[in-house]
This record gives sequence, C-alpha cells and structure tokens, in this order.
Amino acid sequence: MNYWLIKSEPDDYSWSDLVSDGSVIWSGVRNYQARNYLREMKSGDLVLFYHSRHGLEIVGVARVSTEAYPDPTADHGDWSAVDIEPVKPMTHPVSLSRLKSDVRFAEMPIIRSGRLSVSPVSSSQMNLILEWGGVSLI
DNA sequence: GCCAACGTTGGC
DNA sequence: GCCAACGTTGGC
Repeated sequence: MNYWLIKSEPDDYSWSDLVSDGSVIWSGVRNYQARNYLREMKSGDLVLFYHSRHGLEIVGVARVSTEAYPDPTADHGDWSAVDIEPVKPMTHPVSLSRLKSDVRFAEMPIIRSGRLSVSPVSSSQMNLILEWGGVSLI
C-alpha cells in the first residue's frame, strides 16, 4: 500500500464536503507530476486530506477507491482522475507548522514550498501523522 | 489581499 | 530551444 497527500482549498472543496458526499472524483489536476502520482495510485491507498490556503492542516484520512482513469473534466490533454472516499477525520488535525518543525518531514513536497497538489508520503511519515492526528485505522 | 515561487506559453 | 511574460498556487 502506498500513502499520499492531496491538497484542497476548503472554500472549494473541504473535508466536510467529502464526508457529506461519501465519494468524489478527484479531477481537475493539471500538473504533470501530480498527474503521474495519480496514475501510481492503487485502490485502497490511503490519502491525507490537507486544507490549503485556509486551515493549513491535515484534517482527515481518505482512501482511493479506483485506479486512475481519464479525467472527465479535461476537454483536451492527457489527464487523469481517481475516486476518493473519506475514511476517518483527524481527532487532532496536524498543522503545516508542526510538520515544518520536525526534520522528518523536511523532504516532503508540501514542506519544500510545494505547489504540488498530489504527493507521496512515506510509511514512517504516515504512521507519525496518524499518531499525531489521534487516528487508529484498525 | 499580497506576492514569491513555480509552471506554462509563445515570440523570436 | 531560449527566455520573458503571464497565470496560478498557496503561505503569510
């Protein structure tokens, strides 16, 4: 299983929107590197859901429920989408500032001034974030 | 709301 | 194929 982090501006689409929708097409990614990560996703992969611009914290854990498929919102170009569904909210949201203050996250794209909207998370980083977030997935 | 950083576009 | 101009992202 692989782990990922996706960003969303909560004004556009928030964790609570995901919870009320139950499932959403993660479409509209228009960055090649992010698209390539979408294509590496497997059904069942866990995804940290991060609120950018407002909030600046990881607020929940979601799950990929499909393989990547052609983005239906792309009228031209070779873009991909996956379906995402909520798993659990963070009991304690994990803030960007907390990640920044720990050297174990220094290599994360989100820390390295990343505008990358989809990025990989290592299993050790994932475990730490879940622990900090008070989330048990078992 | 500002603006730095980054990616993309397009004239040459 | 370079690179200036432009648009977008996202922390602050």
